[in-house]
Amino acid sequence: MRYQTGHKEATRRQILDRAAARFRRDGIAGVGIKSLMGELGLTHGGFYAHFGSRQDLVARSVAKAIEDTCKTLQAQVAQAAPGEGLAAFVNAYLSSYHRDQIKSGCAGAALACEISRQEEGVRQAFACGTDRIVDLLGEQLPAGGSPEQRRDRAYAVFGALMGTLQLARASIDAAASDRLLSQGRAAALSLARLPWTG
Amino acid sequence: MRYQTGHKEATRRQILDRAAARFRRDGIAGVGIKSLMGELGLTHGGFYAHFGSRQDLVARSVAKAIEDTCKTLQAQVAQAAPGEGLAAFVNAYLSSYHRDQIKSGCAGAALACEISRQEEGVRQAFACGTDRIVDLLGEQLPAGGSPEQRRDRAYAVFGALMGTLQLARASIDAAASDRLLSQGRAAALSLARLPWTG
DNA sequence: TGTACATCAGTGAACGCGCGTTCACTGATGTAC
DNA sequence: TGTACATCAGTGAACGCGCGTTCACTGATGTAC
Repeated sequence: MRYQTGHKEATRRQILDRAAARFRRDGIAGVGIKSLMGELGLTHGGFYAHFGSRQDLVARSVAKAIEDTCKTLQAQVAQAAPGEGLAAFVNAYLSSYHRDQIKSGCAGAALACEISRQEEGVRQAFACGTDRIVDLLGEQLPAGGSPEQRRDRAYAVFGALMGTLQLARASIDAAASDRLLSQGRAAALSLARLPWTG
Repeated sequence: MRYQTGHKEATRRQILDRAAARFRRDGIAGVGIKSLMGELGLTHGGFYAHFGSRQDLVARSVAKAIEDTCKTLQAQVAQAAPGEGLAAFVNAYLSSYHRDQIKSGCAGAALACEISRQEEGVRQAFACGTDRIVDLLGEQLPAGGSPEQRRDRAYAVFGALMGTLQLARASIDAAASDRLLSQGRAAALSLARLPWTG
């Protein structure tokens, strides 16, 4: 054979990785197949040997992007000292690095507005990944509260992180954007550490 | 003249209103000029008598959308009983109506992900509108704190509202989405009512 | 009063372009004999 | 060892289509004389 064993699978993975990055950076509607394949030194025709359609790629890329997000956050938390998981999560999420690296960052913050316009499969993949991220965040919350309370709290904190990161990215004023991040970190921690009621 | 005085200006306003709604519902990349003009019973060629380019329309529509958002929220707050402005803001923002009516809803929640990809003019218009919304929200916060603290707090609350609304819109599970809203309202109020420090 | 002309919001064909998708083809390698 | 053929990841021309934009034109009305 012209190509080594696993070559095609490796190409497929490259396309998926690149698409997951590009969709986050340029939006789901902003990435064409020709441009995507071109970045990998390939021509557009070969795409259909790897994916059934562009829509198929979108669904798999969103799933991949949100899975990667989850893994990255898991790694951040794992590196933290005991009891510092929450701060590690929040600081990593609302960091200037995360703000500036959209293409490798949280798929939620990069794509949330577009997800509600996507078909069932994409939304399902997104919801599934979000659930895992929120579970991870829930585990970092202070002890106490019922499972439902912890889950609700984790969703609220995640929503706050996502919204704040988007505002920081949209900002045209660098100082204001930095301030949004630092104040957002403080607010998210306060919210996460509110006493459990009931 | 074939058309009454003000006819052209009225058409222009209709295009702008429709565009502001469509961009929110379908995304900035998801609205074509032909489709937009067609909805108003016009043909695409006439568009350029009203706007210099599609990009020009985008900038003006985003500005319009965020201004409308600001006015709507102002009206919600104005209707509230004294001291209930904060609750009115939060309840209106994280309502099932707002979740379901993207096209007339907050431009931030509908477009934030796309704003960071837009050119300077669009981002400036967005930032300006967001500032006004956050000012309004800041006025509803409990008394106390420095102007900077109040502003920071208002931004954090607004980020939380925006992120939570996006999560509620992305959700495929109606009950989970409703729960996100109600828990998000409680969380936003808690965050807004945190004691002022320092 | 009627005729000729000016006005101008809107029309729709045409432009070049890029899109997603298809498909006959290429060409380097492995296998059969 | 050499020759013929199979394999298959990737190529690139071609398809129909919709995009943003331009521009000569339409046709209802107002104005001039």
